[in-house]
Amino acid sequence: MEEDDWGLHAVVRSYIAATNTTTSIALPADFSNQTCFSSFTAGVGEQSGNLFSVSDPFQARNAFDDFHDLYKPFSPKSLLPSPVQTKPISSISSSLNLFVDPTQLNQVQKKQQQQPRQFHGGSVNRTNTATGNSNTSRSRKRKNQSKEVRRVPADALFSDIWAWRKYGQKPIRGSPYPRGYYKCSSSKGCMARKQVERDQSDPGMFKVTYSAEHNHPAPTHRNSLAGSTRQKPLTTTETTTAIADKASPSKPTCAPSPVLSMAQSPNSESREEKDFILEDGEEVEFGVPDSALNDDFFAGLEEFVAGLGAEDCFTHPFPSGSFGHHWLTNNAAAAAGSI
DNA sequence: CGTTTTTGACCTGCGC
DNA sequence: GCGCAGGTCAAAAACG
Repeated sequence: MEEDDWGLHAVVRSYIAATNTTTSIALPADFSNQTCFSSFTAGVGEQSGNLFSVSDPFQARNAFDDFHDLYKPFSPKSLLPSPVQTKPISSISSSLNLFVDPTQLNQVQKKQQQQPRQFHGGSVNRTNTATGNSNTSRSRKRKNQSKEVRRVPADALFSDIWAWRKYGQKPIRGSPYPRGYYKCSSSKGCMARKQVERDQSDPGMFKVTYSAEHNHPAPTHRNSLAGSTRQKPLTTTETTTAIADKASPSKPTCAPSPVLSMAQSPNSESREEKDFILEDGEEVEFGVPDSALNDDFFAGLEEFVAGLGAEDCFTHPFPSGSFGHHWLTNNAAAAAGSI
């Protein structure tokens, strides 16, 4: 079956390529608060440290230090705009505030500048009934659609604060890698979508295209964990699943994301949305509670990292209950599913 | 039971 | 108008 061959091998190829090319990925200097930490762990979960090249146990610590330095500035007390942010970002994309490719961005912007955001899709009939969208006609696709394209490292794919549900995957002409389609699953009426596609030129990077905005605050917890760690028998889809599993910290190899723990911690119930303002005045929702960013948080984090020791620290399971690894699991699996 | 992923089918936009 | 490619739907299966 061509499709199977295409999809399966594309997945395999892409994954292999990623593991071979991302071994030296370092924490990007502009990691956002939501992304950097889980990338710290998600990448670990995916490759047992490969993404961070933790051949030297100290690098784990260094990675943490980097993270700490990078993360702190996003604390509400000292929030600074991401230095690499090349354009005002919307609340959708702020959760993945990194590695903006100006070229790609410009291309998209040129194409869709000043155009109203619209949605589009397959069947109008199905859409109107299935989504309950009162907008009688789903908007056209590829036309007048506002998008924002970002390039993110593989590990950052797993660190989105939003809950995404994969609703499709398509082979893309000219690209050896399939493109995954994701919807925001935090709110039923939310039209936010993102597409994840491995970058041809740099398989270690992914192109994430955001469209539409979330019409709700950042989630404080996931609605459900069911299905988030889906595992299938070794069939034609096994590779995809296996990749997802590799990326999934729910398997006993990885540490979950503290960022996610923020969302699921008891305190998260009372957390408040934070609208941060960039230098240009653009408001950015970070959706991270103050409490999650204080020194205690980092102290606990340091303890965690230190406790992992010189052994392959990332193979140690996380103390259950400390972090919301399920969420990361889901995001990792979801993201990897499109890899 | 509620949620997710997978995947084939369907629909639409776009280029010719 | 036609064909292609992209984007979405929704049923089925899996998971906690």
